[in-house]
Amino acid sequence: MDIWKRFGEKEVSHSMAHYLQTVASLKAEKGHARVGDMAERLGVSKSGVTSMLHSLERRGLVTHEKYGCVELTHEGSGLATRTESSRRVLTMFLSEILGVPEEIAAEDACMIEHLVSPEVSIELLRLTTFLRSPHPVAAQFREAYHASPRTCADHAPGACDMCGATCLHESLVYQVEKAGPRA
Amino acid sequence: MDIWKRFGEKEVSHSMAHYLQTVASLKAEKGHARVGDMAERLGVSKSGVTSMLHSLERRGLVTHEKYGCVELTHEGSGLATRTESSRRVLTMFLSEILGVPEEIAAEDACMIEHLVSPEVSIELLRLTTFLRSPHPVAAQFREAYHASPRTCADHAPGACDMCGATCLHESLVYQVEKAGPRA
DNA sequence: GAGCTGTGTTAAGCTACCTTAACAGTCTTG
DNA sequence: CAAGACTGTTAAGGTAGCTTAACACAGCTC
Repeated sequence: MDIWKRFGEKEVSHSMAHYLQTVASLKAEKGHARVGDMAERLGVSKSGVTSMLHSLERRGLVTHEKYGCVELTHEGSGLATRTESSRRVLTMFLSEILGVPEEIAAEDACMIEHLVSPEVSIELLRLTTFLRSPHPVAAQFREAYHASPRTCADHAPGACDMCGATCLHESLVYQVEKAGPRA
Repeated sequence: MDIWKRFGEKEVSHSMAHYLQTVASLKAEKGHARVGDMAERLGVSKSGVTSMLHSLERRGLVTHEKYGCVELTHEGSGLATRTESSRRVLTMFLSEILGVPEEIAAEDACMIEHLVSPEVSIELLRLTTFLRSPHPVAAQFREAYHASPRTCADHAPGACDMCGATCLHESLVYQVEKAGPRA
């Protein structure tokens, strides 16, 4: 129990995951990752980067000598790769299968990439791969799904075993309408 | 850009979302929500609850008089409902469609419920409803998907347009294997 | 090689979220 | 209605993750 408290016990926080990914992409692009580049890319101050690097070093995810370049450890590199993979799978699923607008898909994927368990990522990848495949059932799905109803409004009472006291669809749609058009 | 920074700008944090849900469920079960009950249910100290209630009050999500019961405002109640709906949809999707073990589904849903946009929740609900429905295509899907390959290992090189430099499946599976069996 | 420029670090301070310890208010009970 | 038992609040302190300001170091340039 108290599952919700495990949020703070994740191997990396949202920030950490992004720092690691930034190191990885800078290394890939420029051959090295420096504090200033990280700060610029992350949109934080250089001192913020320095202090986060201390935390990451304490956790054994990076190595960093004063005034030197930043390197990912084996573990840090693994985490960066996994987070990156998770985000790619999520983005693909959200935009191509669910058909959510690109920008929302990208944002949601970014928010949850580090929180989704690898087990779920794997299954999400499998589902996405399958539904995008030329498999006849997948092709049929794409057609039928496109034509399927967007609400459960037409369900007879009790026909929907998913909605509880309040209709899930209505409760969610209400939120979107209230929020109005996105920036 | 700097999408990742919006994490801290969400309308509610993970903690706040759970405090709100706790108020809602205590009200539903007992007719009132008190600090002690919240502390017990959330697994935090009573002083922690008191101080969070101040934050929530400042944001206009609850009302609370000294030594009194806690009430959700209209906005707070809406947020609690939406988070709850989001979690239910996620849990259903993860366990019934993706086939992830109950416990993992519950945990992942709990971690991301407050971060998933309503747009995505709506589409997730739609997909889940469709794939669980008696619609012939949905039935075919369940069979075909069950038999579909779990890896992209058998893909010819370049056949998979999802994997980039590293195979997504391999990178994710590696993480699960490394982690070993769950507690 | 002295000084300027740019890069990086330290220091101090802020918010969020938690803790324990001590105090205050409420309620029950004899 | 007073004593004791709950219940709830305040105070002080800790970690994470940021900020700005001030300082340290590195590398040119002349």
